[in-house]
Amino acid sequence: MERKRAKSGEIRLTEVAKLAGVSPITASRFFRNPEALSPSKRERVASAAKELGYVPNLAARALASQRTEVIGVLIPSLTNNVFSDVLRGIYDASEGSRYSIQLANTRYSILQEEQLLRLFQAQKPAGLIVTGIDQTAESRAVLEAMNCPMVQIMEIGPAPVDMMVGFSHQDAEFAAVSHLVAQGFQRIGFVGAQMDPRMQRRFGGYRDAMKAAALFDPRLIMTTPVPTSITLGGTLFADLLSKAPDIDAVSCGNDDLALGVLFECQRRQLSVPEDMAIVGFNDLEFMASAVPPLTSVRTNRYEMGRSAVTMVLAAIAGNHPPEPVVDLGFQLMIRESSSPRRA
Amino acid sequence: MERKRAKSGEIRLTEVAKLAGVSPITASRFFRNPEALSPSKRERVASAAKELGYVPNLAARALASQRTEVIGVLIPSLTNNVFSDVLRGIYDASEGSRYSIQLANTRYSILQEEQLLRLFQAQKPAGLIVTGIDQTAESRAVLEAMNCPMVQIMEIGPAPVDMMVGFSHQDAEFAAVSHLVAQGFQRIGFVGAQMDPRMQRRFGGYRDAMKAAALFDPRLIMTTPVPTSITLGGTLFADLLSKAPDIDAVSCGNDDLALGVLFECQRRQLSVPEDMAIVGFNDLEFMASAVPPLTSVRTNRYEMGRSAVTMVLAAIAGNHPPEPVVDLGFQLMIRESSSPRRA
DNA sequence: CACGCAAAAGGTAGCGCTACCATTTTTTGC
DNA sequence: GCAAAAAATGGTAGCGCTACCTTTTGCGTG
Repeated sequence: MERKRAKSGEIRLTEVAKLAGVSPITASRFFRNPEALSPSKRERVASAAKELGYVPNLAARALASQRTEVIGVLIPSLTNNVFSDVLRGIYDASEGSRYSIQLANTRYSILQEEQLLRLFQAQKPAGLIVTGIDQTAESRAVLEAMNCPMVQIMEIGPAPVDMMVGFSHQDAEFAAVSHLVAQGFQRIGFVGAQMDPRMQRRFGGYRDAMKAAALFDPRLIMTTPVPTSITLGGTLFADLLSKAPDIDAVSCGNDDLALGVLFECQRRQLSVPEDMAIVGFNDLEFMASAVPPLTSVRTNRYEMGRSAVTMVLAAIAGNHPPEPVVDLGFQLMIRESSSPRRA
Repeated sequence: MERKRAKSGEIRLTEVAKLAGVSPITASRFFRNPEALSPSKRERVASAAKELGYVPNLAARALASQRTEVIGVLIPSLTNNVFSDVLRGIYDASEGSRYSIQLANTRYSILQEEQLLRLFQAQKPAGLIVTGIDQTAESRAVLEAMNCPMVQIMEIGPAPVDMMVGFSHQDAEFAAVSHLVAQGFQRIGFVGAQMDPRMQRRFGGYRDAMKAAALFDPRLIMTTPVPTSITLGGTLFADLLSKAPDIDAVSCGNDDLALGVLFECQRRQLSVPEDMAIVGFNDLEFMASAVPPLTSVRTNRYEMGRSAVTMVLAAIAGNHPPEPVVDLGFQLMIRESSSPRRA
């Protein structure tokens, strides 16, 4: 009668403990570290919990223990296939650990990122995985204040907040364009969309490679801030052709654009690679099965997700890796679409 | 000196209240319902919170208030483009509401789904969005016990746990195959992968349409439980051709397979649609830009995500929709790949 | 100017769990 | 066989916030 607050009506740990004939704290231990109990009590608590259908209250647990078993993941897009591979690696690596993944989507917005970071901060995750190295000063301050293991993925750079795993987009694109140069192509165009920092750095690789070969010409460049798509690849390529009809190859900022370019070539009866060589970036699954197969830069996205989680888990367990920055590199996958130019 | 437990060292609401010169409960109200404060106190609390860099403790809030502001989302795959559109709709619709999305990935595993549901149950989400209508009895029991608004998406069926928004995969595939029949194709193959329940129902639509036209022949069918991919589409199509060389059209269980089939046709110098008609399912972005453009069944995935969130939010606010099952339908996008057969 | 009423603000007591000891029981070594 | 060490178990007191209720304040009215 004197109850001040309506009970939730759900089974609590105390009820389980009572049925099992142990103290609440023993029951609590059962859920966190069953080995600490004697086999008989362990058995009793297990069956009591099952009988009552006990579901632990995570909020209470988090409040009392001052921590959670959540790893926060911040990525800029769910639509982009690149991230789905990373996520697969993340989910696979977290499987079997007690940690669950909390995913948030910044939609390429730096402000959204700040906001989501603050939300994560309020949740006190055990670890954090964030995309890229271009956080705002504000975001970086939040990250540093969060005091949990953290990995920046997709890129590598000089000043990790904590850890990093990625590769150099600039070097990768440099390698792709240098390959085209080595194959004998001269008027090599660049098609780019969604000019986020990673795409910018890829463009930097293109620019450097072209300058190194004394082939750089701003008229060969066609970019847009619009989000990437296959259709857009065709459009940009068409625009590029009208600006520079003499191009003999195109380096695409990503594979979607490359496929769009291929379709546009088919529409215009341009044969690939005889009339137009194509290289992409990321080596998504369709690149190898396209006709002709398309050259691309393979990036180790799945492995990136896996490593990030592994590093976070190790750090949570107290084993911070000795080398905080891991370069996963890339592989140039040379296929028919960049076969040497017949002289 | 008598402290039993180390304080977390973080700013608490009490500190903010003290600095603002109000009681803790008033400060609490500021964060939940600022309008309830007089303008002067509102101002004072706001600046105190800012000055101290206060971050609310969500665990404590959830424990005290017995609820969270999280909508749980359970999907079977992050790799499949179909779901990324749904997710985009979900994120867009939740934007601006106070609710945040907690995403979990079942990886097409029913057991994983059960486990994740139990995790959600422990978190007491304010609402839930789950994929499909094929939950285990166990999962369904958990769903029913959760006592929060819930939408099943992607399909519609007779017995919603709470609400549903989707369309009939069987009817959609029936329409696609009937279209091929109407165009004059007779030996229409079916290529399917990842034979989950949704794919099974699509196959049912194919079977019914073929039987209705007296064209059904089990030799025209090529399916595999292997996860879907573009490459796989080519492989399955090649297998199908060796089993039934006389086919004149293929209906593909999804668009990735359809693109794989197109590439395989290009490799074999089969012209589409003259030698081989192709239809896909979902109408992903690349279908319209392929050469030739590929016919597909457009499914309203983005809208599905949006509607699901809208319905959950309405239900949380107490306005359960009068009609719990929403059929978003589909549109047959007829393109060149299924142009009428020349007699 | 007292009165009533609504709006604003505050006091108190948990929400369900676990940290931190203290205590009891069991095992081990000689 | 006994002391010492180790393992298992229990009691108490919060974690930081909000629900519930009470008290105070502001303001129009007879």
